[in-house]
Amino acid sequence: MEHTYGKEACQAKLRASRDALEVIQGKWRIPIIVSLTYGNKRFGEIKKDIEDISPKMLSQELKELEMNKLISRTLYDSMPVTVEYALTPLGASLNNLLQELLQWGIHFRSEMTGKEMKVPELAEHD
Amino acid sequence: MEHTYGKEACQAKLRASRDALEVIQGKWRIPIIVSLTYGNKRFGEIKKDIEDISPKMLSQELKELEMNKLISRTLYDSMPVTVEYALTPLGASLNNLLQELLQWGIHFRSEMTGKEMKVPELAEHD
DNA sequence: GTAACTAGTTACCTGATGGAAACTAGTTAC
DNA sequence: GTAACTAGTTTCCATCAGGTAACTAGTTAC
Repeated sequence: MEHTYGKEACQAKLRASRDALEVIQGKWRIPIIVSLTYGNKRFGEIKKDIEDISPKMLSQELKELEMNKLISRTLYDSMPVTVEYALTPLGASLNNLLQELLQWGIHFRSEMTGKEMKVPELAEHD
Repeated sequence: MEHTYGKEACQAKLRASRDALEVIQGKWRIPIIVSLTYGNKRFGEIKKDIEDISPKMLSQELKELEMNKLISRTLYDSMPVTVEYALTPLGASLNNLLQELLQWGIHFRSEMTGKEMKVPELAEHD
């Protein structure tokens, strides 16, 4: 069958997916955003949420997210100096995408744990 | 305010997001899946869609996607040997996520290009 | 024999990703 | 002075994602 009629549409989608991926790609960005959907947080609080992130990576990724205007950084001149990170409207606009991602993550895990137990004799290759 | 009540929920979401990301992370997996939403395709056809992918990466990522049961591979013993790749139901279940990803990619791009121009009241959005 | 089609594989290389640990800096407490 | 709290930064290092180019293999055509 020809799917040539969908060629430009396909190319447009490929471009859009790349635009989005460029911003949210990486091991830590989505986790950081998920953490911030639970309220504004300080550096140390995000670090507590995402237990295995190093301060270097957290700092680096927060900067990237701030540059892309997904989060905001507010410095409070309180006694030991605190910094609050928050989602911007643009960051918050990831909400639907995040919901789908999380739902699919759960779906995928249940599919895998349910199906991995099944008959392995059909395996064609290893 | 306190977000301690959401602590376990946050951790659950972080786990789900990691599960999902593990599978779809990378430069090429989403593009490959997007390409396959436009119909079953052969190796060379996907390569034509995603112009700058190398045969090595395409082969490698197709294998990963097949292992994770997102796509299927069918060998046809025709004259120059053709192979058809298709989304499995699990791969197709990414549809909602993809839609949100694409929509957000477009939204993000328009936000960025719109705001960089510094004409907020004129460039409302198209 | 050579070339071209199919669908890849292999070897080699580079630059980005990410981790560990030590260090900075300002303030409070002792 | 030392320690502990905040929020990072810096350096050094290893791994890995990804790119390039050449090569395999089976068939058709010349």
